[in-house]
Amino acid sequence: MFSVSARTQYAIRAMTCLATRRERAATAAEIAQAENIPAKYLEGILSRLKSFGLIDSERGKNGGYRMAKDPSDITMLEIVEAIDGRIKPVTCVDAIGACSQGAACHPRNFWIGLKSTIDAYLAERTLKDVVQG
Amino acid sequence: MFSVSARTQYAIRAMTCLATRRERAATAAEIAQAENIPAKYLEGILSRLKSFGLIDSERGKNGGYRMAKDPSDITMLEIVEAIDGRIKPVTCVDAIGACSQGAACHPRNFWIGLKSTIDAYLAERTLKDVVQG
DNA sequence: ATATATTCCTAGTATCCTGATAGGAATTAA
DNA sequence: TTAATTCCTATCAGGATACTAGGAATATAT
Repeated sequence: MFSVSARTQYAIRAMTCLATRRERAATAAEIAQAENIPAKYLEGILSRLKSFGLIDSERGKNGGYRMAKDPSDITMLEIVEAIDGRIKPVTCVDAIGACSQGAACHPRNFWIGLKSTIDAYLAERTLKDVVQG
Repeated sequence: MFSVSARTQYAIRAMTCLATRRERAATAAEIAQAENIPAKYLEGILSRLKSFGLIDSERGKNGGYRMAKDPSDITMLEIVEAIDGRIKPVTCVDAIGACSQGAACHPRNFWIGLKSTIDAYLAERTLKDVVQG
């Protein structure tokens, strides 16, 4: 229950890997080897992280990826949302009536509360916290 | 991300349905119709809830299901765990080294903290709270 | 007794999602 | 020009999920 996708776990590992290198760039292949991630699969994940402004990249020879911000300025919520989208236990968290039960959905506030709780936890920790264990 | 299975949502709806009837028994078919759940599918869910001691059942004519406890004595964690098992963001929450990273898994404490946060939220709310919205 | 209503049990199945691979195009540095 | 890299698109296998089917066991009512 509530298991985290491999994609997101890969993303976090990749970010921790980059965080320990600071300014030096790392190639996808290097990260893949260091963190035990399928290389080609990782490319797609890094591209996603880049489109959310969490990392930068340079193409061509001597290219690679590097952090776009300080690890203490990247929350875990940002990483998670970049990869798997917003936390959404049920479809009706965003709009009332957006589930089969319409406006008579009793558990809605319960789920909204859960979402807020999870969001808060993730937003309170930064990549720096996770790197340090 | 972190979406709740239809099974668990059905289970919660079924429980709220039974909670409003108190002692009167309801058949699976009645619950299914009232809560907009596929009848045959619901049977399996109710059987699961029963095996966890959350509801009682009687077979045969005039049989059906009823609450086994007061709704204020049933936490949402119990319902969720009955249907989809324990909250487990990653495999290594239970045992160190139980993931591909072995003992060098930096995010482990982060995930353990998340699990505790979710568990606490779910354990603090009862079925009664959810019925009341 | 018999018919009827119910839970309970076991299989099967279509569809979607996830994790992954393949092949190359675009770009950059040496 | 070559080599190394990111970037883009397509494809695919396996498993999970949400369901369906069919009936066996059980209890009540008539």
